[in-house]
Amino acid sequence: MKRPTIADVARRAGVSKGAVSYALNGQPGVSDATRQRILAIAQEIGFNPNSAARALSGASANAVGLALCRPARILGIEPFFMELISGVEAELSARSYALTLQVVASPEAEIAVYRRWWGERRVDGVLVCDLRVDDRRVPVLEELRLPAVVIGGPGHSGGLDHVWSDEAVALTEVLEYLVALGHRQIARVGGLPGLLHTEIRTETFGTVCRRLGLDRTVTVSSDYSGEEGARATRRLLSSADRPTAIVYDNDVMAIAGLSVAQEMGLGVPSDVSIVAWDDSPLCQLVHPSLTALHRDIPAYGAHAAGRLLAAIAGQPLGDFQDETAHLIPRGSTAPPRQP
Amino acid sequence: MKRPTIADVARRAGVSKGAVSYALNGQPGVSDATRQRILAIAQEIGFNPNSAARALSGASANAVGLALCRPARILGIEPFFMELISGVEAELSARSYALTLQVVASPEAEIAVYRRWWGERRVDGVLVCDLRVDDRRVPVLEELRLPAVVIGGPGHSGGLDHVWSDEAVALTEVLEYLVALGHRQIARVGGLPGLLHTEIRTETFGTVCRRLGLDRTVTVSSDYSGEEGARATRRLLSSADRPTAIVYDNDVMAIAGLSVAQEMGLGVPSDVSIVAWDDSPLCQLVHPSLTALHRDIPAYGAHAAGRLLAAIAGQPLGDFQDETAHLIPRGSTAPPRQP
DNA sequence: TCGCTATGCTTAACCGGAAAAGTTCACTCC
DNA sequence: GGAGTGAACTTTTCCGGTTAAGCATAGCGA
Repeated sequence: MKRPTIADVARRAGVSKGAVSYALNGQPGVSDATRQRILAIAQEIGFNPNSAARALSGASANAVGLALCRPARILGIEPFFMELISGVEAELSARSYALTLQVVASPEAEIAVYRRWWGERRVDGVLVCDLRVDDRRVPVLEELRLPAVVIGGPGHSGGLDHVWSDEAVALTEVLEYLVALGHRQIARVGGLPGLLHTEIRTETFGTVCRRLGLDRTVTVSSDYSGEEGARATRRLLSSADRPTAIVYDNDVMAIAGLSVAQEMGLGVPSDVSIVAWDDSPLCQLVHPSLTALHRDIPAYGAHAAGRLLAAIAGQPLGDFQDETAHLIPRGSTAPPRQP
Repeated sequence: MKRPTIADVARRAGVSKGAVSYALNGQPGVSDATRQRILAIAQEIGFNPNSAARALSGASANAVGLALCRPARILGIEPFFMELISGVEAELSARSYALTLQVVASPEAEIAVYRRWWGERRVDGVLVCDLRVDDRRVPVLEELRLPAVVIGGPGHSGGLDHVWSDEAVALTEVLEYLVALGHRQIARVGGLPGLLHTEIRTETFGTVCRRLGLDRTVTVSSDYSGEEGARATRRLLSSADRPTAIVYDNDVMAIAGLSVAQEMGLGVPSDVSIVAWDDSPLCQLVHPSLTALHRDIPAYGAHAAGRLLAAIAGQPLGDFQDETAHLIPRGSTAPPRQP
C-alpha cells in the first residue's frame, strides 16, 4: 500500500504542493475555500506528513527523548518510572509529540545517547532523570544546546530548566510526625548514594533529627531494590538498640522491610513503625497498609514534559516547583511500645 | 553548536559527499586508505548521520513503535510492561534502533496511532501487546503492511508474526500441583476478559478442573488492579463454601488477595493457598512469599524485538514459542487444613 | 488610465543523506 | 596502440516536506 504524499493531495486538489503545505499548517497564503477543500482531501485519502521529510526541512523531529539508567530488574519493580512515563506521554501525545525511550547501562552511556540523538536530530529535547550531585550530563547538554528539562533538584541543573519537589519539607513532615507519636530512635534506609534527592534527604534527615533532639539516628544506603531493603532492615532490627521507626526511600524497600520485620517476629506498628517514600497502590495492598509520602507522579511527569515542550518552543520558563509530597498515615505507624 | 553533516566530513577529507557515504556505510567504491581517513575524520568531529535525512532517502526510520493501552494507574503498578520494555530495549539498542512509546486510551486510539505512524513513516514496525480474541488491530496492520510482531497467542494474530508462551501448560502445572497438595476447591481471579491469554486461561481452567474431577471451581473476572483483586478475593472468601486455593492472573492481585485473607483472619497457606501468575520480585517481598509462575519477561521482550527486526529486514520467521512459565513453590501454598 | 498593493497561488531552492549514473585514469591484453 | 576493464571517485537525482521568492489578477485610489 502506497503512502499518500503531499504531492498526491496537491494533484487531487489541483493545486501546488506549496498551497497544500500552507493549508495544512494553518499558514496564510490560501483562501478559506481552498483550505477547506485541501483539508477534506487530505482527510479523505488519509494523508499524514512524513515525519522525516518534515524534520529535514523544518528543524523539529517532533519527538523528545528519555534515557533511563537503571537495571531492568529495578525498572520493573519500581512503579515510579512507569507512572512518570504515563504522565509524560499524556502531555506529549496531546501535542502530538512522540516519546523516544532508551534504557542505558551507565551515565557515560547516557551521555553518548544524548550526543547521538543530538547528532541524528532524532529528538528535539530530552528529559533527564536521576539528577546527581555535580551531574556530568548537565554540562554536556548545555554544550550541545539540546533543550532539556531535569526532573529533580533544586540546584545542580546548571542552566537547564528543572522541575522539582521539596524533599526536605516532606521528610521534615515525616520526622515531626514520628516524633509526635513518641519515637526517638528513627532510622532511614536511603536510596542510591550520589543521586541528588538521596543526598538532600540524607542531609535533611541529619539536620532535622538534631533539631528535634534525636541522638541515635542512622541512615543506611541501599539501591531501591527489595533485596537491599530487606538486608538493611535485617541489620537495623538486629542491632542492639533497634530503631522504633524506619523511613524508607521508596515503597519497594518499605514493603521488603515490613516483610522482614514480620519474619523476625516483630509487630508492625507495635514494635516498629514503617514509612514509605512514594505511595504506589502497593502500599495499600500489604498488611498493615503503609504510611507513605504521596504525590502525583503522572502529574510530575506531565509538568516536566510541558516545560520541555515550552523550552523547545524557545520559551525558557525557569524552574518549577511541583507539589510537595504529603504524608498519608496508615496502619504501619503508631506510638512506640512503652519500654 | 552546529551539527556536523556529511558535507563537513567530505570537505575535511577533501572528497565528495558520495565518497563519505560509501565509506561510512561499508559500501565498495572507496579505497581502504580513504575509508580509514574518512572514518577517522567522522569520529573526530563527532559526526552522526541525520536520522531524518537517512529515513527520507532510504526507507528506514530506524525506530520501532510500542503502543500501550492501559490506564496509567495499572501501567505503573504492573511490573510486566516495564520489564518487557527493558528487554525490548536491550535488543533494539544493540542494533541501534530507537523505541517510540505511546500510551493510548483505547484499541481504536491504538489503531489510529498505527495509521499515523505508518503515514508519517515514523517507525519501521510495531510490537503489539494485549492480543484480543479476533483482534481488530490485526487486519489494520496487515492492510498497512506495517511489519509487526504480536506478543501473545497462539492464534488470532492473522498473518502477523507472533511470540507466545504456553499459558495452558503453565496453568495445568499449577492446578495439578494444587490437586496433588489435596485441594479440591480452587478459584481463579482472572484478568481482563477479552484478552486472548485471559480467555485461554479461563478455558484451560475449566477443562483441567473437569479432567481432574474438581466440581466446585469458579473464575472471577478482574482488571489486574489491586483494588479489584482485593474485592474479588473478599467475595470468594466470604462465600459459603470458600475455596481452599486461589490462582490469580497477576502478582499484584495475588498480593492484594493475600492481604485480604490476612485481614479476614484467615491463615495463608493454612486456610487458603495462593498462587500468582507473573513472578516479580514483589512476590518474595511479602510474607509469606508467594508461590508464583515465573518466566523471564525481559527475554520475552527481547525475543519479540529480535523477531520484529528480522521481519523489518524482510525475513518472515513465522511464530515463535517462548519458554513456558514454570511454577516456583514458595510459602503461600500448602495442603488444605483437614475439614 | 496608471500605478500600487494585497491576495492567492506557483515555482524553486533547500534540508542531509543514499545511491544510480557518470567520469577519470591506470592497467591489461591482443 | 587502441579497445576494454575495473577501481576510485564525483556528479546528479531523489526522498517529501517547508518556505522564500516570484507572478498573475483583482481592487482601489489618484
